[in-house]
Amino acid sequence: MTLFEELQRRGLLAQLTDEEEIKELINTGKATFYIGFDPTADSLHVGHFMALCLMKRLQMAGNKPIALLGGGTAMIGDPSGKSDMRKMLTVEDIDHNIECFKKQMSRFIDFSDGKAMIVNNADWIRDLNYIEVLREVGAHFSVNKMLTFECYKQRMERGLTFLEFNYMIMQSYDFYKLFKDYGCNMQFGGDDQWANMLGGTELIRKKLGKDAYAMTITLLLNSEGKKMGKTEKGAVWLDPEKTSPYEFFQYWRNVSDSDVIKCLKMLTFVPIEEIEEMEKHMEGAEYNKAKELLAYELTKLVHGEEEASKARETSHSLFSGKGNSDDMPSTAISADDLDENNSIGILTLLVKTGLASSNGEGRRLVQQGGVSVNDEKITDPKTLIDLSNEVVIKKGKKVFHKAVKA
RNA sequence: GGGAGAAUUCCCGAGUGGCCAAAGGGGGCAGACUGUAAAUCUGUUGCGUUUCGCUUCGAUGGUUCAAAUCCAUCUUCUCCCA
Repeated sequence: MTLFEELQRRGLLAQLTDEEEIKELINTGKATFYIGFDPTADSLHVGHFMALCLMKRLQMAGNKPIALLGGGTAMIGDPSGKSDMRKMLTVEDIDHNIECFKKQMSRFIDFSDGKAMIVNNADWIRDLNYIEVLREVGAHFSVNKMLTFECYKQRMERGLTFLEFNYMIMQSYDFYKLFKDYGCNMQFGGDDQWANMLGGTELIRKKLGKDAYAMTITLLLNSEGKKMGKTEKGAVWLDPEKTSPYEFFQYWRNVSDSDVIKCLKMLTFVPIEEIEEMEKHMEGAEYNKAKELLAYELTKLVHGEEEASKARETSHSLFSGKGNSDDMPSTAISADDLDENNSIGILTLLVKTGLASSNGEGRRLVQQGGVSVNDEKITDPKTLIDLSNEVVIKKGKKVFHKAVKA
C-alpha cells in the first residue's frame, strides 16, 4: 500500500490542488513540505498532534518535513473560522510559546541530520518593509476575490480588521519564501487553512512561474460537528502539566461510539487493516475495547508507554470499583483548612479540589447525590471528612479526585 | 468626519420604573436508564453560615421611596453616508 493510499483510507485527505502530482511526490519521497503552527498557547494540542502525525507518516516515507513556527504570523492572528478577533499576543508570549512548541515537537519528529527542519517565520516576517510587501506581494492579491472566501464569511458579519485580513498574505508569503529558499514544494494543513494555502501556491505561480502544491487534512470533528480535543475547561493539551496523562487517557476513553473508528484511523498508527477489520463487527462491548485501544495508543504516542500503562491501570481500578492509584488528579489540603480532628467540611473540600466552583454548587452536587467519598455516598452537605488518611472523592460517574493532607 | 442603533447572567436572547437573581432556548453539571457511548426523561445552573441576606444587566455619576428599565457623560461594537 502506498502512503497516499494509506492516507486516503484513513480518511485524512480533504482537499488537494493536484492529486496526481501530489501522489507521485509523496509516494516517492520527493516532497519537501511544510506545516505551519501558530504559537498561540504555551502547549501543543490535539489539532497540532494530528498535523505532527501526518508529518511523521510522510517523514517515514522519505519526505522532508519543515515545521514552520509562526512567530511572525502569530502577531497577526488567523481569522479563519474564528467569530471574534483573538487577543493580540505580545512578542514575549510568542517567543516563549515557540520554545515550548519546539520541545514538544522534537518528541515526535526526528530533526537530526537534516531529516527535518524547524524554522520560525518571525525571522523574515518581522523585518518586512511595508511598502515593499505591498508592491511585491500585495499586488498579486485581489481583494474582491479574497472577500468571497468562505473563511472570511463569518467575519464579514461581525467585523474583520485589516490586521487579520492580512494573515492570508503573510501565510502565502511564507510558502513563497520556503519554496525559494528551501525548495519546499508542498504545504499541508488543516482544512480550514485551504484558502490561505492556495494563496501561497498562486503567489509562487505568479512570481516564479512554478508549481507548488497544497493538501489539507480533514478536521477532526466529532459526530456533533464540533472540533475534537476540546472540553468544557478548554483544550486537551499535550503538555502533561496542563493535561495529565490520566485526563488525556480519559478524554479518549470517553469519546462517543460514533467517533471511535474515525479517531483510530486518523490519530493512531494502528495498521489500517486492523482498524477496518474491527469496524466490521462493532457492537456493545467491542466499542469499549476500541475506545480503550484508542486511549492507550494516543497516550502512548504523546506521553510514552509507561505513562500510558499507568493511566490505563488507574482507569481500570477506578471504574471497576476499588480505586487505588496514585495517577489520578490529586490536591493537597493545607493544615489551615482542617480542624483539630484533621477534618474538613465536604463543601469546602469540593471547592478546594476544584470539583465544585462554589459552596453552592458543591451543596447542589451533594443534595443531588453526585458525590461519594471512599465509595460512600454523601447526602448531607454538612458532613465532615476525615483527612487523616488520603481520600478518594468521586463526583458524578467518572470524575475521581484524591485529597491528601499537605 | 456626519447620521442611526446596540451592549443583559457561560452563549443566544426576552425584559423598557416595583410582581427581577431576571422568561425561553442552547450549553454545562447531577440523577434515572446504560456499556465510562448515544438517545430519552427528571432536577439544577450569580454568591453566601440559604424560609433570609448580599452582589449582578458595558463604565461612571444622577433622578426616584424604588432603576436592567429614566437622564448625563464615557467606552466598545454594528449599520448607513464619506
